[in-house]
Amino acid sequence: MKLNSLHYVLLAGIEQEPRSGYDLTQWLARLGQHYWAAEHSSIYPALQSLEAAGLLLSSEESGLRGRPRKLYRLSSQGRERLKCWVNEPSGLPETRDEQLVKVLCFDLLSRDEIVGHLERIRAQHAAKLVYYEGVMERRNESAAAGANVTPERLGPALTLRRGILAARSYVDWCDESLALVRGFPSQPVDAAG
Amino acid sequence: MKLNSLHYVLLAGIEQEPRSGYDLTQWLARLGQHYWAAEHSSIYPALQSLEAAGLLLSSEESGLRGRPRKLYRLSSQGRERLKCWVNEPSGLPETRDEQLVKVLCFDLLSRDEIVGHLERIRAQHAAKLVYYEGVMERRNESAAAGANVTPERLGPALTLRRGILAARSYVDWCDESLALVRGFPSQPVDAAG
DNA sequence: GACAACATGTAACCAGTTACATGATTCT
DNA sequence: AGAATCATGTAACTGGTTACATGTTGTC
Repeated sequence: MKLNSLHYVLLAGIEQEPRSGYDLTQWLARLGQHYWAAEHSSIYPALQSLEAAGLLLSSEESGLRGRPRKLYRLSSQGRERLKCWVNEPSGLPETRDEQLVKVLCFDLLSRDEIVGHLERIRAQHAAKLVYYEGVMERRNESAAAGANVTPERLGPALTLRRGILAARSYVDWCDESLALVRGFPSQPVDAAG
Repeated sequence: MKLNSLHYVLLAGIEQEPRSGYDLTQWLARLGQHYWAAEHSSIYPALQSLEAAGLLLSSEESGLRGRPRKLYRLSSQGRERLKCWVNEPSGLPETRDEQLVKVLCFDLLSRDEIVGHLERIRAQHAAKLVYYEGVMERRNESAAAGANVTPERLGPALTLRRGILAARSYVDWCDESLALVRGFPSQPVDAAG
């Protein structure tokens, strides 16, 4: 069976710990937005095909609350496939940033409108930064608390760190741009011949 | 007619200067990868529908070389639609970063394999950084050279600057991660119980 | 004459979203 | 009884890619 990127994302999530479709959905929404986004409606069918291909094993867990959940774990084949894929090189990230397309058109707006936009963009990325930093702080605390908890693994630590640096970089760009634009006169000036 | 994001990307590109489908393809590939990627096969049909909707006007230009090109410019309606869209808020960027998914699985690899990966990732982003910095330098030079060239517009300057900061941030993360991983022993250590 | 660069387009396919649909358990 | 949360799934649609297809002009 031919696997696409989403399949590998799910194998990667399950490799960290056995997870259900619901868990994977939450995990991606909370910690994966800066490298992979997916809705539950694409996740469930993908899990089914991974199980059919023998790369995942599932077990019904009658959860404490809500309806029983299907908990997936990797089969040895699944782990092999994942490991093999991880060792291949990949291309550059692909980003769809509608906000930046609008930035490209800032010359159509007034200075005040531009400032408004940049402030809103800054707030969004700053919120993400605060969130990620909170996650990292909590992880560091529980790691320091004792060796009884699973020791922090390298992969999740690096990707979280990447999320923090990415958000910080975006906030910095907003600040720099705001400083530039605020130095402009209030109304756009026509090119004085 | 209902427009999607790609339509607005194209309107934005054409607003900067009249462009053909080929121009837009090149422009996005060279300067737009960090906020919007698109193949020519999605661009040409989108241009056709924009023209049919009266948002673009086209003229046949018998180019100096190659077959004649269809040069598009904005109609007043097109400009209106674009301006209106630009002033609406957008959501956060969406990124698909297969490399980071692999980073997530670094615990499956040996230290040397991890170092190899990080060095390759670093090289890719460093190359992009050098390229963008070159573009910016050339722009600054021609801006300084004389007022005969069109004065640099805010939008393109800010998006290019964003590309530089994004690439730099990724390179920094690679360096930080490499420093961390190089501090580890050569073979992964089992948890000493 | 072959190849590279310029230039535009179509068709088949794939991956994803939005919206729809269902069901269990707990809390108020 | 109703709402919130947990949990899983399907169907219709959208937006995109890969591969196919074509034609011109200039260069080796």
